[in-house]
Amino acid sequence: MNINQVSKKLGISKDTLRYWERVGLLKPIKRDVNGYRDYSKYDINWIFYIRALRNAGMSVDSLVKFIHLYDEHSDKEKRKQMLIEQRDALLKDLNERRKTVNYLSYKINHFDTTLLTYENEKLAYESKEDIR
Amino acid sequence: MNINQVSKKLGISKDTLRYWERVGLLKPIKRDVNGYRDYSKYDINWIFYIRALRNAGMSVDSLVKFIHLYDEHSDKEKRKQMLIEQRDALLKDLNERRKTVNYLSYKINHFDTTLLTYENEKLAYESKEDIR
DNA sequence: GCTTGCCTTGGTGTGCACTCGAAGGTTTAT
DNA sequence: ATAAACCTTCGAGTGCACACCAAGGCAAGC
Repeated sequence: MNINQVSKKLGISKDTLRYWERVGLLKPIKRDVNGYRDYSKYDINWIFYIRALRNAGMSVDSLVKFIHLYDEHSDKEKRKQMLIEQRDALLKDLNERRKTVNYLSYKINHFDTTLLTYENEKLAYESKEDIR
Repeated sequence: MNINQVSKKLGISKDTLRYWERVGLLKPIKRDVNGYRDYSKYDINWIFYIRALRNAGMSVDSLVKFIHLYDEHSDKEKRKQMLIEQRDALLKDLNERRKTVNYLSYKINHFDTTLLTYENEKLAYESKEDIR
């Protein structure tokens, strides 16, 4: 699969695909006889994975570092542990965002009442429960 | 409250506070006799609100646009509707991120099995249910 | 009255993550 | 055989969101 097809399949620009490869998010892609990139299905899977993590807000730099560390460890359990840590970090961010959504919901529900004090805004924001 | 106090109270740099005001995220802050900014508690609340939305990933530009639209409408119901739309947009993003977390969880749970095909990766990613 | 420590504006610099342009090579169609 | 439509690399440009000066003003303490 050439770069144009991958670009369309995954919705990532060709420039970005080349950029990701250059900075080390992708291992060097195999080339065909003309020197054109020829992506394997494993490459596609990997790019899919990278895209998910980029969309979730992980920086390119920290992803590169993660990949290097991940590759250094042939220890299976260690690798699994790294995935778990990565997942938990995203989960933490998720909860931060949930706070903001709850805060907005609080504002909506109290829209007709008077202006909130700073302390109440803070409480609404920090609130653990989901508000609908 | 002066800029230094607000900066410390909310954990936002003084430069950022001035920048937000300059681009229109904040209405012009009242000045004291020396020309120094003097933030009211309403300003603080507003900044708290802006910070929450910035942390949730809304761009400065789209926030500025939102504020202008919001101000244009004296119609209360319309304003409330805008807040709801804003909340729902964040909720949508939240669900995208949840997908990524689920996807990672799936990878962790299937860590010991063979490599996933692209279709299975995609399915794992799109999965609606929470996986632990 | 001079230093210290705030604040002000205006302009420039920075880091990230692309994004684009130029120059050139290969295959396909006319 | 010439144009169109791909691809390549390399280097430079872009947009966002600040971050960092420099130059200068005000107020308090010594």
